[in-house]
Amino acid sequence: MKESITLLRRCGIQPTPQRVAIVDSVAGSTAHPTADEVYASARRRCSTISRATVYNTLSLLVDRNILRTQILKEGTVVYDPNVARHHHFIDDESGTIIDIPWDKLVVKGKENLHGLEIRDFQVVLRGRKKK
Amino acid sequence: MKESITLLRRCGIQPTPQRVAIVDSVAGSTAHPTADEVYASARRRCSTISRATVYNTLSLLVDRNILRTQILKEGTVVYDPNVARHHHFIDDESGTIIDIPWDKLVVKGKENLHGLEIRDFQVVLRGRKKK
DNA sequence: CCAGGTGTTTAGACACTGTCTATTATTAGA
DNA sequence: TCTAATAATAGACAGTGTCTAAACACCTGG
Repeated sequence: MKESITLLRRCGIQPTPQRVAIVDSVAGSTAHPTADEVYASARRRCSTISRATVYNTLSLLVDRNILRTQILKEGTVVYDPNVARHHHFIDDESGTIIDIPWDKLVVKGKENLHGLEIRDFQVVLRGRKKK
Repeated sequence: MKESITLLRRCGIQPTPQRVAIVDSVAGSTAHPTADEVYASARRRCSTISRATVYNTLSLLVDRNILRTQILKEGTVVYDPNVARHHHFIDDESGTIIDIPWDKLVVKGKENLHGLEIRDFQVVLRGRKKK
């Protein structure tokens, strides 16, 4: 129980009830929630939490490398609890974002991009999820 | 002169002064402007143009495959006059988006992504542009 | 027990992106 | 010229994200 408290403490973040509610809403899942989705979910756990606290805490978690932001949805950032390198597949119909393990895809030719110092990259795929 | 009028007519779009101003602001460049940047630029050419017209026209141009939208910037869509398949490099410092020709990079392993029907994909790279 | 300081949360204001609507202007065609 | 369709406009609206000032919680030293 309450490993979220341990997690926060380990990162030097004071574990307040609001922050715990936020961590419980995002950590350890494979979803890619928006700030507003986190807000809604955290509110179920801690009804008085404010939007500002959600944004503040999410930024904190990104700083501490518990979460990463991804630009994959129109108009909003999504938060990704998977901070290891990986690729993304986006379902056209539902907009669902699915992680693709790093070693499933290989990108060749980067060494020929002269004049560009690559810090990071990912493959973004779009299509339909078969049932 | 005014090949933008020809372009619009060829797509069955009535070439009004406003639309011409918008096409002149985006077509044939290698930039990736946001709607607001297009608005600013089009306004210099046609001072009475409204934001709504810019959004309407950009959507029209996307429908007609003159432009494509890309989700590469936080909080806003960018419009890409390059409608051929290609990859993108984003400069960390300036946020500048640079096109990478399709055949410069090869992505291997897509055939092993069972259960996913891939319609489209691209590599998104981030880093620093060397001078 | 209290005072003061640090850190946290909160509501609400604000700016920006994008959509929509009702009105006005323009155009094409008879 | 008149009519109908098309286009453009201003402004209202909703959503995302940032910021600020005020309230609150918690700790430490006196």
